[in-house]
Amino acid sequence: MSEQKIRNMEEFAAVSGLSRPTVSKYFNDPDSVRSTTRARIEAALERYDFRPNIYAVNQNRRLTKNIGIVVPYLADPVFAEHARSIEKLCNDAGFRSILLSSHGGSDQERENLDSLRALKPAGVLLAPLGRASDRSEIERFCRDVPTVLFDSNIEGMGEAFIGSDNASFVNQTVDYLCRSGETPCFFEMRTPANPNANKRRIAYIQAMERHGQEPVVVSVEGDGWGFEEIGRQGAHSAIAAGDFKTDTILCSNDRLAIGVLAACYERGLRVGRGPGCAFRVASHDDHPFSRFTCPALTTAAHNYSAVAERSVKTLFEVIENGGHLRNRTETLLPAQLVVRASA
Amino acid sequence: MSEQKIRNMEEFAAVSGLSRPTVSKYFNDPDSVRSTTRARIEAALERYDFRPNIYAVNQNRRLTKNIGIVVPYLADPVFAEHARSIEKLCNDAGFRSILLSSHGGSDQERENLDSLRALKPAGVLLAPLGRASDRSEIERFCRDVPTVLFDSNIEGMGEAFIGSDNASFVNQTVDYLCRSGETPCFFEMRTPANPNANKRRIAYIQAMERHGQEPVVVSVEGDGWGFEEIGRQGAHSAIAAGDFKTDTILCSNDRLAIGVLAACYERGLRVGRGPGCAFRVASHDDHPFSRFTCPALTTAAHNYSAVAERSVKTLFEVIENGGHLRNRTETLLPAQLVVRASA
DNA sequence: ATAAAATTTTTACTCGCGTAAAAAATATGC
DNA sequence: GCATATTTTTTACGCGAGTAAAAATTTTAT
Repeated sequence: MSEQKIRNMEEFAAVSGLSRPTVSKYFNDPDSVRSTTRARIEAALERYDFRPNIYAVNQNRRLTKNIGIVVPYLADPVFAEHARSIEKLCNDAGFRSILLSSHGGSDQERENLDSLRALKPAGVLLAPLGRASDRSEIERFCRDVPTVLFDSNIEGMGEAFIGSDNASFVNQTVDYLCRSGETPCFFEMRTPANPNANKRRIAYIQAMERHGQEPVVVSVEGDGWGFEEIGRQGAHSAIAAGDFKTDTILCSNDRLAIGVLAACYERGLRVGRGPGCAFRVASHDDHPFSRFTCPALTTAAHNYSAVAERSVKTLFEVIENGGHLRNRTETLLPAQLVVRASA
Repeated sequence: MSEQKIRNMEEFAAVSGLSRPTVSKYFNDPDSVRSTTRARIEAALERYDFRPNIYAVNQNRRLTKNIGIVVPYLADPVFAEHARSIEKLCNDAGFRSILLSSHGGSDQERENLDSLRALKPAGVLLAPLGRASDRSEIERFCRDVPTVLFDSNIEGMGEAFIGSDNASFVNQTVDYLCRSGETPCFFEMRTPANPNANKRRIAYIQAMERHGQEPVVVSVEGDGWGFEEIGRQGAHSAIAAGDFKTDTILCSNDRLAIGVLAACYERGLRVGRGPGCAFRVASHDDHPFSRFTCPALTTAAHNYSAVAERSVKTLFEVIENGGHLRNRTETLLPAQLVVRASA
């Protein structure tokens, strides 16, 4: 890091005593040059910090070394967690990752895709909004850019889908709740943004039937991504109306459950397994904070790292395969039950 | 959106019946061309969706229309919230924003700056890690790239700093707690990652002295960004050891408080103002979930939107001013007390 | 209608790098 | 030590746009 500033690869090649094409070759693949010349370049890199102009580099490449990551709502720690794992894997593989949040709105999702298209990414990992997504826009995007969907599936779009196995989530919680106490009532939003929510409801009903029990589904109104508040208000009215036929509430996701816990607390109702508890509450996702709710939340955990690894691995396969896979695969990863104090 | 694909500006100029330089002029400033030609271009844009290749556009520009946003830990909803507000303002102003998280580590922070430097952003909004930051690296970065710091200050770095007024946060909580019950003990990490934590401790001690009260500071061990768990374990031992001399705990930040609430719950200690409560707990930040803790957390709220607005506004001034301001300013925005059930 | 002003076109060069082809230099095997 | 294989250099063009200067055109004002 000394001497005068290097302005471009030409100058850098000069100070390292090589020709520009050789240096260019090095930056595209350090192992493609003889080890002695590689050493000379790396020695020069120590003295003059030079990096190829990424705009000039990307101008010619049909595909860049960029990978786009789109999540529906980054302020939701579940997605922050997903994004973090994925980002790390991409960076380790030598890609630059570009993280975009749709902030819960389809306008923003559309803008994100638009903006990504302009970046000519090698591939995109997309967790769509779900119900609110502009399907035709996503379809158009997937035609142009190698895309792998994760977290929430949209039938037939993208080269593959990697997500959690909602049936596995729900079966584990339902089984556990049934064998350890009263049968669970299912608590959800009536019009969930995310398609996983529907899958979970269906899985709940099936699981209850398998247990020979009557399913009870409590659906509450509410729009947007303020799930905690929706859960809190919904729980207040459901409890007041006596909608929960048993003492056990299985929430569609942890954020709703956090709202339910708040409502119970506000009503002076104790939650947990012990005597003196009015309700047991369990849920799905293993939200980063569910360890710290009062009481700590029993939930079915995403295998965050497995989802990230499979998603990234699949995207790399797509990229190596020229942007397309022979047939679209759907990978569903099982959940792991985490029993805590709430149920 | 019909007809054949346009490959570059030359072709687009042809189909709109104009010359390339004129079209180029339009894209740099739509108002710089005669309104009739502007209309012709925009009509063509409807038919053939064309966008100038951003790599070619940025290759020559010394500065791009990119703005970098760096936060220390995106999985922390407080930063997710900050990032969201800032991102929106930048996008609305016609910039592309690039959001990067340092994931709590200085290596990643260094990499982020490195990666941003390569993107030649018009400006960067940086919330540094704080204690863990590589100061000399940040200094070097700020020399090269117009940078405004936010959230946590590093003496003298960047063109300006915009953050929250920690004294205002703490004065409001301390005043409120003192006038409504026993005086608060201050609960914090011994070696906080974030410099705001130190300012808050100091402000606490001064506030207590102003009230003529003996300050009690309980500092707990713990490293990293798992504040909730650090708070939980720390609270367990502090309570067991009788470190809290009064029944009121003022936490340095909400995430610690969430841990304290969990510990109290686990010990069967009721938190709140009412009779039968063992502790009152209050805190700072207004974490998006503090509304939903049990009990809901009394806290001093960041003015998220004001921080975002001032930061972005300041950065724009820096940019318009050629990357530097005459003298570095520090803007501290006051907090707003939010009284909930916990204290 | 005409001169002056504003805008657009033409032409040509630049930016920094990828990349292809042929020539030159260097390394490797026997 | 020599033929062969490998690597590097030389040369040259392309990518997609910004931009400058001069020429041509259109608009506006008088």
